[in-house]
Amino acid sequence: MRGDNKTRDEIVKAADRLFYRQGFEHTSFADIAAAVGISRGNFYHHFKAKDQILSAVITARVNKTQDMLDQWARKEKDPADRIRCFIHILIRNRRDIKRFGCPVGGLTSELAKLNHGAQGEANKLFSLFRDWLAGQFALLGHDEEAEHLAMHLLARSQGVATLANAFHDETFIRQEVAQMCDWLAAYTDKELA
Amino acid sequence: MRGDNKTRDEIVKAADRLFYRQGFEHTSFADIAAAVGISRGNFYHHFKAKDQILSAVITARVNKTQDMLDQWARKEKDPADRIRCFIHILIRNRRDIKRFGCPVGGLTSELAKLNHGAQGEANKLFSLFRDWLAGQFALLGHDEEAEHLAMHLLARSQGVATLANAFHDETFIRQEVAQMCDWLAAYTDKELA
DNA sequence: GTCTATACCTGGATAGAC
DNA sequence: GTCTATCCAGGTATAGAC
Repeated sequence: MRGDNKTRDEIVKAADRLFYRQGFEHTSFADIAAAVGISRGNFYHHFKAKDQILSAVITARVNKTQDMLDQWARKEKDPADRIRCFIHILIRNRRDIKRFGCPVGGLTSELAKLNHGAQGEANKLFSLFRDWLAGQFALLGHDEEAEHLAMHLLARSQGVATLANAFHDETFIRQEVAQMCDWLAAYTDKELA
Repeated sequence: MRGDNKTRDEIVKAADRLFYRQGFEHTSFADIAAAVGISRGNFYHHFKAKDQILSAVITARVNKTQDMLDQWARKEKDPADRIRCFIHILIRNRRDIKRFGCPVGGLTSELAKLNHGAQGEANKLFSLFRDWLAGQFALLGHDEEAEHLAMHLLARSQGVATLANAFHDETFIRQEVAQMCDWLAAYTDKELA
C-alpha cells in the first residue's frame, strides 16, 4: 500500500532529523522542503497534514528501535551484555546527545507540553525500551523487580542525556556510563571489566 | 529601578506558569494577556520583546531558587539533610512533575532546540543546583568527587522527572526518591531511616 | 507526481488615541 | 499606563496548471 514512494521516504527521513534537532513545532514545512529539495505544495500529495508527518516519523523510529533491540538480542546471548548494549548508546551517540539531547525524551516532553494527540504513539518508544530491558532483567532472575530496574536504567539514561545537553559535556556521559555498568554488575553473576 | 510595577510582575508570573506548562514558543502573547487580563498591546510598555519576558522569567526563577537553597541551608545543619531537601522536591512537586515535567530541564531543553540566545541564562538554574549540591558533598568530606556527585544526583532527578512525565506515573517518583536517599546514605556517616 | 500561486490564519510588534 | 487598530512575517493548507 505504501513504501513504494521514494519522495515520501525522504520527507520522513528529513523530518525525523529536523524534529530531533529543532523540535517538532519549531520545524516548518519550508525547513523540510529545503532539506529534501522539493516545493512546499508537494507535501500534501504525500501527507494530509503536519501531524501525519509526525505520525510517520514516530512509526519509523519505533520500527528502527525494534530492529535495534532485536539485533542486540541476536548478537549477545547474556542478558547483562544486552543491557550493556543499551547503556552504551549514550557513548555511541554522545555527539548528538551533547548537541540535541535524547530523541525519545525530547519528543515526548515536547508533545506533552503541546498536549499533542500523538503523545501515546511517542510513548511507545519509551515502552519498547522499558519492556525489552525488563525482559532482560527477568532473564537475569529478577522477575519481581524487573520492571522497576528497567525504569531506573531508563531514567538514569534520560538524566545523563539532559545534563550532557545542558552543559555540553561529553565526559560526564562517559563517567555515568561507567557507573551504570558498575551498578549493573551488582545484578550480575559474572565479573566484568 | 523596578519592582514598583504591579502589572509587570503579574505578566512575569503568568508567563512563568505558562512557559512551564506549555513551553516558551508555544505560549503566545494572547495566552499571557488572557491570563493576566490585559490587552496584547499593553505588553510593549513593559517589555520590548518576547525574549525580554523570557529573561525576566529566568531571573525570577533564579532568585526564587537561590532563596530556596539559602533556606534549606539555614534550616538544616547537616549537609546530608540539606541534600535530602533537594531530593524531596520531586515528592513535593510530584503532581506538576507528572503533568509538566521539570521546569529547569524543560526550559533548557527547549531553548537548546530553538538555539535561543537565553540558553546561558537558563543554564544558571542548573548551575545553581549543581554548585550548591557540590558544596554540600564537599562538607561531607568528598571534596575530590563533590562536583561529580552533584551532577550525578542532578541527572537522576532529571531522569525521574522525564519518565514520570512521559508515563504519568507518581509512584515511580517515590520509588526513585527512596533509592536516591539510600544512595546518599552510603556517603554519610550517620544512619538514616 | 511535482510545481507555482495564493488563501487564510496566527503571532509578534508598532502607532497613536485616551 | 492601558487601550484599539493595524502592519507584517511566517506558517499551514488548498487550487489548479504542467
